[in-house]
Amino acid sequence: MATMKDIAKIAGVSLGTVSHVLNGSAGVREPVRRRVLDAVRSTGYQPSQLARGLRRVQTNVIGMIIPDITNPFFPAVVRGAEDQAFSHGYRLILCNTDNDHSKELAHLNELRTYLPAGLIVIPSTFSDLTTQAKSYREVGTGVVCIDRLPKDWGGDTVTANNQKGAYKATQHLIQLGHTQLATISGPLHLTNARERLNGFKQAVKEARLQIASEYIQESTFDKQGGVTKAELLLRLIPRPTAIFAGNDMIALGVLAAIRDAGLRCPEDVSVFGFDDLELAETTNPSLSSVSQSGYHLGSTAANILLERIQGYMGPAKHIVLETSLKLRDSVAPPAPHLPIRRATAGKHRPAPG
Amino acid sequence: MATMKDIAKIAGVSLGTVSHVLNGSAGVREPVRRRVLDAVRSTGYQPSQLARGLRRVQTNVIGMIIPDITNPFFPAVVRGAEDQAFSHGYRLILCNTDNDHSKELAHLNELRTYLPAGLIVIPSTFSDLTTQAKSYREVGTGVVCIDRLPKDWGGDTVTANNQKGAYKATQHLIQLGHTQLATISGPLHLTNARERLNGFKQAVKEARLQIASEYIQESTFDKQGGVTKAELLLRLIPRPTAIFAGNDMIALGVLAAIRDAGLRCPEDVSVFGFDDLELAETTNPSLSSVSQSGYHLGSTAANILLERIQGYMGPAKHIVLETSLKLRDSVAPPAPHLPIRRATAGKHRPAPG
DNA sequence: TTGTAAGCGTTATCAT
DNA sequence: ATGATAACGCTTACAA
Repeated sequence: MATMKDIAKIAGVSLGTVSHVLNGSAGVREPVRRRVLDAVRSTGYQPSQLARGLRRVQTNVIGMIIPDITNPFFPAVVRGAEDQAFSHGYRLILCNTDNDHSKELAHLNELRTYLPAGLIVIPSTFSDLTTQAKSYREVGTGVVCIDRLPKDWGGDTVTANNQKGAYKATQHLIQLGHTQLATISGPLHLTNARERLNGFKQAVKEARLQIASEYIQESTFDKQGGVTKAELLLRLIPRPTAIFAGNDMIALGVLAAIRDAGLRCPEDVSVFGFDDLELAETTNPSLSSVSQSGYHLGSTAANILLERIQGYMGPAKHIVLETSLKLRDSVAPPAPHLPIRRATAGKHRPAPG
Repeated sequence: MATMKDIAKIAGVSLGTVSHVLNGSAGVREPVRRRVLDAVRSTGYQPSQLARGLRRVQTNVIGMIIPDITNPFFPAVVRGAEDQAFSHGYRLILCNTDNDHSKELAHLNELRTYLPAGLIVIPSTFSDLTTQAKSYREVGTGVVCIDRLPKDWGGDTVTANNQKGAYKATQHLIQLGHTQLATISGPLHLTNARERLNGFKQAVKEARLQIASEYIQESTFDKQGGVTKAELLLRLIPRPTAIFAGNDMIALGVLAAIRDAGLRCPEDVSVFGFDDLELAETTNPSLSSVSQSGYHLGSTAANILLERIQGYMGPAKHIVLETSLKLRDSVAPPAPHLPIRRATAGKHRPAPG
């Protein structure tokens, strides 16, 4: 592989001059400039990012730490970040934490030795990111936190408007005539899960509906959790006529549980998801969902980082991306032939099965 | 950030000694060793991967080049590679090419300047990887090619047994009684698409069925392609009673087209996919598919790389992963009340719509 | 405008 | 067994 020394020799100039034309760090006379550039082209020379980074105390890599690329919501986030980073000359080192904060810590510690230009992090459960990020910022490396936030996080953030999204979805169910609502939230130690639950509660409250506590369940953000909690909800009397799921994976589980209970969606129970994953339109029935753009989440984060890299020293930015409702077949008005009474009215039809 | 110099000073030894205890590159007396290790722990020292890589002419990063992380088959591949790499001390730099060979080339050229320990590549369409990889191998960097192969590729490979998988799926359809088969393959310039088509043809031939050429369609590997080609197939007379799709995304499109044509799956048309994506079990009806493990594909590739890194100089390895059939609701025997005649027998029921 | 040389944090060679 | 030192490929004062 050709090095700068080779270029210097071929072009008949010094090392410094080559560097100057490559970085525009000093004026170089046109004929000399041309000779250098010709040598670069003829050899296919590419500067060693390693040597450059070591010297500049900053590489062109951006570290990206996420829980699990296999989770269907994250690839779009990664892609958004990569596109934005790539088009500005930065590359991505990808790390999965499996929501394990010790694995996150290990990544954080090692990543630093690559002198990355910045970090984009979807914090793991019980993340200690706040402490760690301090040592990054001390050396001027930006860290932006996305999707969900660790305790006491003071830095840049990009998140979806989870509360409003959940609020709008719940409101929609209520407007359809549902009064017997239920929800299965994600793990409540995650900020996004909490915000979504808050949105649900807000809509319920505004509509002056009474929701007994059994109708609010907490789950992991996956299908199995959705199945388990939905089975529970479907056995309640009166049975909920609409379930708002904390994300689409939970909603998938709800759909399965409804089918397994011999019920129909949306005729017996409406289901609303969150994320609007690709699979939402291929489920049976297709899933109504609160749509958020993972791609935009990632690209916005990369953008903030680029601003920081270019010297922005202002206060932390907190960007909140709006969501929209994607209405599909999994929601419908409650069955009209069943008079809905207050939850306190007790049984009004036998439990299924 | 603490450097080796700091450790040396704290432990009261020379730089070389610190390096020796850290790398075990020479015997160091226990008390000295202990002093160094203590200094490392107390400072939280981590060696600069940049400096180390520059000196060793090899970093602990593995470059991974894929078409698009957003394609639902690839995240598992990346995860498999990452897990295997990570547990051996290697990190992943992820690059998306969008199947654009010039973007692939750019990544290939720049990645080299990071002195990666190896490369895992899912080649883009019309990839020139074969040429590029040569320059990597010259400096001893392994390149393993997975999923599909570029022209004249001579290096290590990990692929699924595409032909056999497609063969088994088609055979299964035939055993159910289908004789009016059709297929929508992926782009035939991709080796995996070609192999799957070959498997389909092999099964057809063995069963001595006649398939007119209109029943074999080529598509892109996505849903829209599946819709378009399926619409075409469903208008043929006689209409195929079973469609083998080149992958699950195409199959998704086929499912949609069947529904839009007012037909039912599997009653009117059976559908078989390939890949067994997660979404295969949530479609309506759930999708039968040839299951291949993306995770295994990635981890096997990383393994080969690790062997090469550890000095294996033997001939190129060609690992072929077996597939299995995942049978779900989208396939059934052909409708019994319709006597099946030879394709050459002409119309035997009016075209739909 | 161009050249010289120090130094980034390691590893590896060679003394001691 | 340990220490001194050159070198990896580049950037950046500073000198010319």
